[in-house]
Amino acid sequence: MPELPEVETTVRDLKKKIVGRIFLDVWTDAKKMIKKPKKFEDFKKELIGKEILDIKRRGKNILFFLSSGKVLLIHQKLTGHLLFGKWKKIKKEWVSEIEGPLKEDPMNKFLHLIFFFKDGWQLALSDLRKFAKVEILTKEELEKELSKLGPEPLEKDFTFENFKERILKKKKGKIKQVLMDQEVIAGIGNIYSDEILWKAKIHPFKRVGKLSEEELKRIYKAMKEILPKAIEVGGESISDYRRPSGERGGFDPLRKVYRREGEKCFRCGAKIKRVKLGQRSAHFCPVCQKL
DNA sequence: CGATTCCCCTGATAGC
DNA sequence: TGCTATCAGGGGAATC
Repeated sequence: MPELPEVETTVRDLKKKIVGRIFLDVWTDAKKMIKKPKKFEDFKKELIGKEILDIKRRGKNILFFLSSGKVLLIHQKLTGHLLFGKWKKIKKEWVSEIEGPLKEDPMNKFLHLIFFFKDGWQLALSDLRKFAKVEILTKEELEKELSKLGPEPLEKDFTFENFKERILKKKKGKIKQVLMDQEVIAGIGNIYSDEILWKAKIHPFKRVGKLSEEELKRIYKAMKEILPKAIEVGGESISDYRRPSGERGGFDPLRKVYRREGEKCFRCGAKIKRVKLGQRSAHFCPVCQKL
């Protein structure tokens, strides 16, 4: 599932490929994903003939800056991921003309939105669950939409003091939920919150207000280590996420707890537990991460 | 207002 | 074999 490291990987990979390209056409079979403009014809009009000037990440959002002055925003949600290549429709199915991972991975046959560029290349949104959000916004609308997001955890000026101050605003909250709260810090989801808390040896249900200064420091440090490491290896690919080339990310061998229920903790050998936390699941070591 | 629940969606998997 | 029920989950809306 694309979180900060996956979105960052996508943006970095795409930056080399699509800046300067001009939209020729757009296809979709999932109009519901396109939230703005509501009418697909209007959405198309906003893109055709426009050039991509730049691409950036903010939290888990991908932002394409267009020559019209507007911005194409894509949030991949759970199973969305952007792929760069060339596809042809053969018997109702899009088939990659590019050899390699794009062609072989059955996960990438769920293309529901394709941007066609003037030079023949394409950018496709693969999204098994069709939860992704796609919209075109003016700079003002974008500003408003992103204004609620918390700071970027990897910004150099996001110090421990900033981190502590933001986290403690939710002092009754459970630390895992607070880490995943996009208004507190932007970009962390289920996988990396589990990984950060395992590394910091903190129980996911621990109330923020009960964390000691030292424990907060461990979480901050783990966050600042795990996220860049995950970016370095191109994100995780335990389920749906792929890089724009179709390649899998390299984080899976580094994964310590997420989806390792019943397996041994790499630190102490105890069995990793999975418990429900709201609508999500939390994975942790019951021995290393005491409440 | 804050906390919780529902809902969007569909492939994989388990149970019968 | 084939049907049905359950699960995964980001985030926004609805509800308690």
